[in-house]
Amino acid sequence: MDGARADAELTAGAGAAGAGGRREQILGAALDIADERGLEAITMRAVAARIGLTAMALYPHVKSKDDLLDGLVGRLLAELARPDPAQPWRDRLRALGRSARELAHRHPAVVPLLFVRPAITPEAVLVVDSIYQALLEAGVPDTEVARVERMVSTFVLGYAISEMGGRFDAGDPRERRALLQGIELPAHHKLADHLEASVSWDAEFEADMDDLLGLVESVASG
Amino acid sequence: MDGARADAELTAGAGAAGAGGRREQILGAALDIADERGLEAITMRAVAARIGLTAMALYPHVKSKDDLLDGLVGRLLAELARPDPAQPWRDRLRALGRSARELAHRHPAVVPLLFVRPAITPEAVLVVDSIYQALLEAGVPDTEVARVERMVSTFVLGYAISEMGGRFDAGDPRERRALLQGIELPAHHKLADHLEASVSWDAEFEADMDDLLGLVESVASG
DNA sequence: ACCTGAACACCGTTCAAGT
DNA sequence: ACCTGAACACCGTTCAAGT
Repeated sequence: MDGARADAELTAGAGAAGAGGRREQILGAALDIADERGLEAITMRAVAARIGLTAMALYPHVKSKDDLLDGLVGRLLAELARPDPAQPWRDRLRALGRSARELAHRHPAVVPLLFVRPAITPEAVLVVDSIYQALLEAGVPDTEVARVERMVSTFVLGYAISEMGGRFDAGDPRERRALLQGIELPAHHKLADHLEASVSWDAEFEADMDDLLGLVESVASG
Repeated sequence: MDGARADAELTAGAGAAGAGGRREQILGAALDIADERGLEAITMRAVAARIGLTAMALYPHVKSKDDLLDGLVGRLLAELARPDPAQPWRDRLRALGRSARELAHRHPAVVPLLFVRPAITPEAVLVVDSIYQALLEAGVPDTEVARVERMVSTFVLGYAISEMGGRFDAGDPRERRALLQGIELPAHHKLADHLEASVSWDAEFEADMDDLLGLVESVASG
């Protein structure tokens, strides 16, 4: 029914590389709104208003709001920096991880969609392929490459989302202490000094990547 | 304003261990609805109807819909099996991981909330403390325990959500092939035989846990 | 082909009113 | 104290109508 138009938009988008096209304009407006006011500020009416249209004028270019959100994850993945094939595999994986994290910093409200919506788009598979290449070069056995790719990307994405979403934050120290009073937390008690210190998420991510690359190597060497 | 009542509910809930109380009943209804019809079927009106009330009757017991959702993640965490302290640290971490994954299987629609909403509740901190204990016993340096805990729980949670949310699924092979035609995917091509095979998520999770425990050990030994 | 306006069946939440 | 009914300001989406 609307397959013809959707296909036309898809091929046009692929050809023009993100330029022109109402659909691109719509996705851009939705991304801007989410960056400014959060995910739930993405409303058909709000998106339309931002480009001077009425909500119902979006439907020829976007099958539904769900389709719009799927288009948004496509945009995100296209923003991911593709690693330079000349670099050694270790640097490529690290660059990819950093790029994902930078993406989350630019679009904190939208990245969680990457975890919740399946991404079988060409952009997504291109990223996966470059990770496969790096893992093969590292010496990961053919039978293990897909598993290790899922492991690495799950962690990197999860870290970026957790960091930006506040899952790593301890909350206000005062009410935290009040809430936990009377609960036995032996390990917290033992580690109290270190848990009070503030954390550099930059440094922690780099340390995690070190460990993760070590894990890749250990899988590679059997 | 409503702090008095909220506090009363909290202490009552802690004392009665999940039994009785309108708030518990409301959270139970919401969880049932999400299990049966998905996260967005959780509606103030729907939750109220399930326990024979009108939507506005929920507000004395639940500050807002957001508060209801936060209460829901509390319920989830309370369902997580606490590991037996008599077991060796390795078994405890593995049991915790399996338990998180089983939780995701029971409540696939709700687990993503664990990643998106901060969990500073007593239940959450109890889980974290048991992970700290295991890591300390493994010999992870005090300065590294918190980082490694975040790494492990980020991966385990991310895996469970990805598995149940379909992020790991390749999609229909026919349309996948159609969509990817003409794109250069050298590593996919090289791995074609292994990528066609169907994956056991049970087995993959166990293999991932093996690698993760190896990582913990390597951090422990310095 | 693309867009508009009105309308439908919903939302979360507030407020006055009941008991 | 707890609940109801009506109402407000929104949603996504459909449909008939315009050009």
